[in-house]
Amino acid sequence: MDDQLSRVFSALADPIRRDMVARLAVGDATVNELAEPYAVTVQAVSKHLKVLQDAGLVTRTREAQRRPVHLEAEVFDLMTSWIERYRRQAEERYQRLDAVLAAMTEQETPEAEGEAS
Amino acid sequence: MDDQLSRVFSALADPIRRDMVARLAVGDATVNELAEPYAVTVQAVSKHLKVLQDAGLVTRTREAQRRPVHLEAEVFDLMTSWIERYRRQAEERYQRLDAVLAAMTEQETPEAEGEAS
DNA sequence: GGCGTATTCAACCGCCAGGTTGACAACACC
DNA sequence: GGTGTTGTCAACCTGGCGGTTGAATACGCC
Repeated sequence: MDDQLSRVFSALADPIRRDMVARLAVGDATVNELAEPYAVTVQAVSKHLKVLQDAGLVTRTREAQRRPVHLEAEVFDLMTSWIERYRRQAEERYQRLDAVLAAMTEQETPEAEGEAS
Repeated sequence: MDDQLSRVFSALADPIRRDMVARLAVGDATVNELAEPYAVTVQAVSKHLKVLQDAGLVTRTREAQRRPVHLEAEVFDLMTSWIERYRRQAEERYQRLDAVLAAMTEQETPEAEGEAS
């Protein structure tokens, strides 16, 4: 668990943290505000925020003794680019496979089982 | 960790599993083929595949004694839709905030600190 | 300075995830 | 039928995660 992508995915694997992100998308909030709806202690929420912060999903700005949490949207691009790459790749492969299958049924070549490259 | 979204994020949090997905995007593979590049036992890879399968990311098709693993691209949409929702929401908020700030500097109204709705 | 509030740090606990080894099932091949 | 290959199941170990409680820090307020 060292690269950022792992940290981001791991951070969003927890429902509470995902819910926090959802609420932070509406507006910044403090730790106590974020902790209020959940049946956990403030310390636990503070730990969750540390995880989100290490993943680069949120930033904190010291403002008197309050430390409002702010959502950083750029990190999402890291995930979407990873996801899109392999999804597109897989979809292209399906199209290629469909083409191969179509060619097979067309000219009836039963020995063509493994496609090259 | 009961909903599918959590399972998908959790599954992709592991670098080995992410790498497996990347390789399966190129083409289907068997357990032994997938295990070969890593310094782990085949049993561990089998467990990884179970995680990916429970997340709905891959499917298995029995074919003689081989059980090729097949990548399912649709589940990616589950993530991207979640991500896009909150990213868009956050970005819209920034634009609103920018507008508010611009209005504030324009007419110098220092008491306008919390925006409504 | 003293008090209250907001937040984090430290130590601890239970549990699950990821790894191992060993045994077993299923199937092709000779 | 015996053997080799492919894959899973079961039991076990270890580390880290999410939770707790208790104390400490930092700051505004009076």
